[in-house]
Amino acid sequence: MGEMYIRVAEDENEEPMEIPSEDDGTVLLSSVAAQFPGACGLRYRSPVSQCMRGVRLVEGVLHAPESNWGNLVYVVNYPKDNKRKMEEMDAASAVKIKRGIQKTSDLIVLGLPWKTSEQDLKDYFGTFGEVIMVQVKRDPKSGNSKGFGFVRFADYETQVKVMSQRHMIDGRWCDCKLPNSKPCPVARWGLCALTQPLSPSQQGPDEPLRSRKVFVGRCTEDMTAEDLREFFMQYGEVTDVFIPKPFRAFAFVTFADDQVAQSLCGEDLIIKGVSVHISNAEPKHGNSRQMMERGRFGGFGGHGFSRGGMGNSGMGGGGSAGVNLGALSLNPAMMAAAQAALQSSWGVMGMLASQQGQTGASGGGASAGQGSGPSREQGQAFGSAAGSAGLAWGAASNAAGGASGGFSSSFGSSLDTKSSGWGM
DNA sequence: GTTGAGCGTT
Repeated sequence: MGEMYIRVAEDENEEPMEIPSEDDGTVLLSSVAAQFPGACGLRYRSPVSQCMRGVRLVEGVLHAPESNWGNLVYVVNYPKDNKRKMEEMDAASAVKIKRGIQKTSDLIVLGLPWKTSEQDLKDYFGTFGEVIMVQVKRDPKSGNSKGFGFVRFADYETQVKVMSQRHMIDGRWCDCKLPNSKPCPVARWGLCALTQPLSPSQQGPDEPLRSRKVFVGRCTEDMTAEDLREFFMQYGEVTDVFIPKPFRAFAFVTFADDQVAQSLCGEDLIIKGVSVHISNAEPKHGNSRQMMERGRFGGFGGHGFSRGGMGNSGMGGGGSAGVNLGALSLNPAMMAAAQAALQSSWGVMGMLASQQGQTGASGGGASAGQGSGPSREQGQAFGSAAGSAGLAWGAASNAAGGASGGFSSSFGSSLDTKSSGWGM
């Protein structure tokens, strides 16, 4: 039985495509997948039973029913009942959805005793839930602890719980908070919804927003290019890994697909046990306009804003990215986000709760509300923050550039109120 | 070798 073609379609009444068979009359699944990415099998309607029947698949080889493909039209199977093409659920949306629901962040642990080790941290926080990363920040020269560190949990519920109380670690009270480098949940929430419609189109000639290259911050010296390549492969094809020499604690990873790169921006990923931060790779020789924007808003990973300023990874990466989007077309939806926040009696915590609600019935909402002291204050502070954010966003839609400053300052200050009432 | 509010070796 020589080479022939079988007719394959995405749907019974769509126009079929001819897929070549092998010499032995079988058809390789890979041949099907070459035309229908994501395909995992074939089915067909049996002329006798009128039912759909699966095509036998053994180790990537599709076998003809009754050893004869006949003139039937075979229909592509996709994983999980996905009748749609897999690519419609592109990597970018997948990560963004993931961001919306689970998404734990690194927490900064303040007030650690000098003697506390990473093992101590792991032991202590392990009593709350699964710990996936701990760090104690030390002076590289002396090796002495700087008295703070970071921790990351597997589950968001654990994170909420840990943030809601103080911690007695090795004889000192410690606080766990969202680091300043983290976006405030409001902006994150809004922008999450906002960036989505924009992402597929808007491909300017050399638009920095759509770079295929990401900046990987907080790398450690033991991360090799191979390590990075292997790690990032899970998100998409990696076309380049660049690690500056001598060691500078960052790297660049380039993907074949810009959407993959963009989808990772703002993420904190754990590689070899350390939390690295992904952001937009700035162009090597920034032009003057970008320099201006960076000057005004500060490096977004920087500490110019107390909390949740424009240093917002939810904006898809670098400060300039946020500014551009904000000035152009994000504002109406920003308003919507702010209004949504205002309508909820729980303010932002309400929004958080509803996000969490998708993962489990008793998700973040319940645990966030129950905490006695700090979490209540947090809820209130967030509520007021949403208020000022709404105003500032309104202003931002009228005046493009400068208003963003107003946004972050009013926003930041209302949150500062929270942190000052919190610590003690 | 000290210290005690902060913010992660772009």
